Amino acid sequence: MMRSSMDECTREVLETVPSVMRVIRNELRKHRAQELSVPQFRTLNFLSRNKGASLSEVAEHIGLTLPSMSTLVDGLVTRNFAVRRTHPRDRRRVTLELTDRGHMILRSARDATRDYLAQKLESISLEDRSKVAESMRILRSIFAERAA
Amino acid sequence: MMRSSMDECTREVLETVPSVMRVIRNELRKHRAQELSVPQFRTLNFLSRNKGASLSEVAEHIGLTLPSMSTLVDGLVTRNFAVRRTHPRDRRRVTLELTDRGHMILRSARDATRDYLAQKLESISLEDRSKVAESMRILRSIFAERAA
DNA sequence: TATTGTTATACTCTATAACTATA
DNA sequence: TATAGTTATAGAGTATAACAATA
Repeated sequence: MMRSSMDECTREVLETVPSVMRVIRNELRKHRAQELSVPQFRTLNFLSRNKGASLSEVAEHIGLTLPSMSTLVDGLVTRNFAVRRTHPRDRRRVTLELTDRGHMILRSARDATRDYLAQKLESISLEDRSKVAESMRILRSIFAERAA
Repeated sequence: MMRSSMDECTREVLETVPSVMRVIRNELRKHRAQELSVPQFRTLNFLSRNKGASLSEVAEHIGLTLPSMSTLVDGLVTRNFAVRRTHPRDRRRVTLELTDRGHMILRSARDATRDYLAQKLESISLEDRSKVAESMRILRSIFAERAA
């Protein structure tokens, strides 16, 4: 009984998450103007809410290794979406911050993707939407990224 | 009111799905014995339930282009997880089928990943689990892959 | 001609290993 | 020595374009 509800849930998650993920990725990619990969998008998003975060902090939250995140950030800095600064007290650390342009790009990528998702979600009931939103919160509480 | 429930839902989906996706991918990768990428895993899964599917059918379901799927399948065939056959009536078509080894690999990858997910899901209530499972079904009904 | 699939090629993302700079 | 980050290098995954075979 417990067992079967568990199996059902894992099966559904394994089936659905990759599928939705691909849709999100493709949608983001369509709006080529922004030129953002999903992890870049998430990084901008994180930085917009965590101004001055260090590279390690971002890497941990997004779930990338430090070298990978360093490279990813390169791409953001090169295109002037973010700036690297040296931490005032610990000169080993890098603090990251969005530029105005970064904020704009984030907003437009987010809007485009949200619009698309919102359009998809319009076909389900209000009740189902709140169910989905709640389930997302539940999942996030379990799968929140920790140190790799 | 409608609007805000929509925004909340899209925000949650955009935040959560990539995060859970990364956990799944990393988990699958940990069990290196299987050497399966997420799309390969999904492909084996699809073929186990759709014996004799054509390359196009699989590509459409997984959400890859035909060339990409062709390459992916190469990897499965080379390692003897699947076989390519020619369709008896239309020699342009390829029909795909798992080998015994493919079934075994799929089962062991699935078990390992399921066990991991199941362990994670143990920390939430039975009620929450069924909520999550239902939400997955709802999302799948909206995001089911169609022709690219 | 239209359809199904493959091959050629290139690019993005990511990891591990080795390194630099600061603490 | 330990920590924060970067650079070098390599491999996986995917796309687009060009091609081959069959209908």
